[in-house]
Amino acid sequence: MLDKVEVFKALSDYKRLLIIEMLSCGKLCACDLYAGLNLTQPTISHHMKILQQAGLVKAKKNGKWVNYSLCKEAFNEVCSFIQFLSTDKEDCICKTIKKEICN
Amino acid sequence: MLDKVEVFKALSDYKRLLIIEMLSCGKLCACDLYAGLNLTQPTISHHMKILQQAGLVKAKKNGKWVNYSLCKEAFNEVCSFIQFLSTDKEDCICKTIKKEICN
DNA sequence: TTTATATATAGATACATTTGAATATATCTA
DNA sequence: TAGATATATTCAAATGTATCTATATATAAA
Repeated sequence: MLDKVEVFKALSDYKRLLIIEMLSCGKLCACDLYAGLNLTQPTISHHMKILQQAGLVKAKKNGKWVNYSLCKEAFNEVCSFIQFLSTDKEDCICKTIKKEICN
Repeated sequence: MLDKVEVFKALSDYKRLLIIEMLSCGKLCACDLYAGLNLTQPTISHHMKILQQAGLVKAKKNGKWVNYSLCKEAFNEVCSFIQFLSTDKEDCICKTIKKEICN
């Protein structure tokens, strides 16, 4: 299960959203990402680490290169979580709170 | 249209995720939120401002109180965005990049 | 083995964020 | 009007983040 706070932190940077979009139609290596991002190599490396640790991107070493690709299931999980979070539930914590306030 | 980076920043704090869950089944005023969160009043006020500015929560003043509620449409928009972002598209920027790399 | 290339790590700097204490503002009630 | 209550704002401290330069590591090519 994804750490949702970590995932949203990973998503809350414009450059990382661009990286995700760049990976949305296949694999790319880090050096390919330079083409679309105005960042140095260590900065991209740093962003890729954050995306991997959050579970949004996977890396596969291929000789000298590293191929990055999206974990599609992770994005589905984030979507489900947002819907779950924002939807009324039977056992929602807010019901406990309201009860405490009323008693 | 929501600023997605701002939205993800708003979502990338555990206390704010709790606040959203608390609001998921109706309205609450800030003072109700103290019951479930171990934070001071100014800190909650600060979090509510961030959630509002991101477009996730709306506030309606009711005399001495402020009633906060979720903007359900905003959560749907975030979900759609995540799916769009992580899905292969005809005119994806990664296609332009790959073209540039190959030429 | 030497050199070139792809990526990662360390360290530094600038800036942003979370939080709380103190204070201000707005509204209700006596 | 005076006091009480709900919320917002200001300021400061501690911590976190994005970015760069310099350097290290790993692999491929000559």
